[in-house]
Amino acid sequence: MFHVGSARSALQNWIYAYQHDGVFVLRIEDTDAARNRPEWTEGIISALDWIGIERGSYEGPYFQSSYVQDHTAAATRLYGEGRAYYCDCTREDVIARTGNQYTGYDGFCRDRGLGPGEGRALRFRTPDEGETIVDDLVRGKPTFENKLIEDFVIARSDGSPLFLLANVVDDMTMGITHVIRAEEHLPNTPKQQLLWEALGATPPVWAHVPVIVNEKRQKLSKRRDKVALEGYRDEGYLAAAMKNYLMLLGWAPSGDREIVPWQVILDEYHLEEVNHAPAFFDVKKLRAFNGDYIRALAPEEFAAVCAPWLSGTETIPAPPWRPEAFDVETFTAVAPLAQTRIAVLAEIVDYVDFFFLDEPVRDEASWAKAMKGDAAEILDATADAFEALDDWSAEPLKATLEQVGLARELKLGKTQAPVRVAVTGRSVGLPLFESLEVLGRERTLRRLRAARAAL
RNA sequence: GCCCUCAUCGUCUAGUGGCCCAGGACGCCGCCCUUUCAAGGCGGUAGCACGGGUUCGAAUCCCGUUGGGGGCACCA
Repeated sequence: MFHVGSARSALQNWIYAYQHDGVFVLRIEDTDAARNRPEWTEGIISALDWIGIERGSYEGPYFQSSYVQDHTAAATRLYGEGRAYYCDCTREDVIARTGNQYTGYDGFCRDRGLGPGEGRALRFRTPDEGETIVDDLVRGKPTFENKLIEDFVIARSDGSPLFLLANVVDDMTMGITHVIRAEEHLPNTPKQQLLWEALGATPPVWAHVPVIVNEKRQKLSKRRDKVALEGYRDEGYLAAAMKNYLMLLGWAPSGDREIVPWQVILDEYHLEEVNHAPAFFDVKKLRAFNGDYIRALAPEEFAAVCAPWLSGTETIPAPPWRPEAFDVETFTAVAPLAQTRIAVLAEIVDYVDFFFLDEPVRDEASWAKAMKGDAAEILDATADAFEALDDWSAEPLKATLEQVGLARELKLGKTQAPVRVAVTGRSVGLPLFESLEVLGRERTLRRLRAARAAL
């Protein structure tokens, strides 16, 4: 699962590197063995690929877990220099000492001189005085009082290093110059910066971008929100639309425009200009963007891009028709009619299914609405008139149905309803006569009479 | 509770002291077009959180209030 927020961060990092002739580095932070699976890496790489961060255009992936010896060496060094100390307190111990709620480590073991051993974690000794100023591209200079920063754990009691330390060590050895990430990491930053300094190096440039929130203004979470990039991809959101939308969260290109070529974003996007407030991930607007992108496709492109939903893939469900029943020619003939009607590619299936299904679906609400009143007569009259038609094409079909309606003083809008439902199964769909032309006389008549018989 | 941080239409934003009785987009509502539904065209709805300053002048600067967000793991 690749979080849309991660996708945004990745894009921001990639763009920054692009604009500054830098290199985007992909590092898999897998120091917690219990919560990581090697096969997830492929998912991350293909998700990045989808949004245009293609393999080969960046460095990596590097695996943090393969640098543990460096991390532990740093931990040992910090301990040796008195910058870290061992601690055998449990969380419960701390709570018992400080009150009913855990509000950070209380420094109990600071001067106990404990050595390494069973159940002892290594904590970094934060300075008692002074302040740590984070130099941040988007937020300015957030300042933290050192005495308020707790002595945080840098290695577990089994000796394995933790994220904060591992991260700093890897950034140092890999020559990372810029760390661009979500705002949720801001409180960690003074801790990491202290580590950089303790290890005798100059911290990188930081940039903390506001998080993306849901309608309740909470950080998007895997549990309650739809955040998987793959999920959007499988619904038929175009990568270009997704990228464009993601970059528009907290930022806008010059002029009164929103939908812009990627190159414009590459040219104009500046991290420093990103809004400081969290932005709501509005799927409705994403949909609108996607519809725009779909309509902008050339007919052949549109037909091509629909393919996965017409046959199904590992992650996209197969359409309701038998695979042999699908006919590319038929599809390409009607695809342009569907192009202006769908906002996500998955919707293509319901628009064209009646061409490939032996019997059209039967949408009950549509039947209830259309198959009443004069429906039986209209169906009969239409079937007869259509059967007698010489030229089976849209215009004559339309004229014929108009005649059927005229005899009953009905407008075309009314007359077409039962015919549409009989043939397509639904009251809403592609332009009817064009569809009938492609469907053919035989199948059209059969469906008209079947519906009539079913009344 | 503590620390950090943020604040323009419902939403995403433009706006960096006068061009703004605030512009665009999504949404929503009308109308037009129309074989359904879309698309398209036209129009409308709606906002500078509040209170003090500073200034000839404030959405833009300062202070406070209120409200929102993030964090406070032997997770990352």
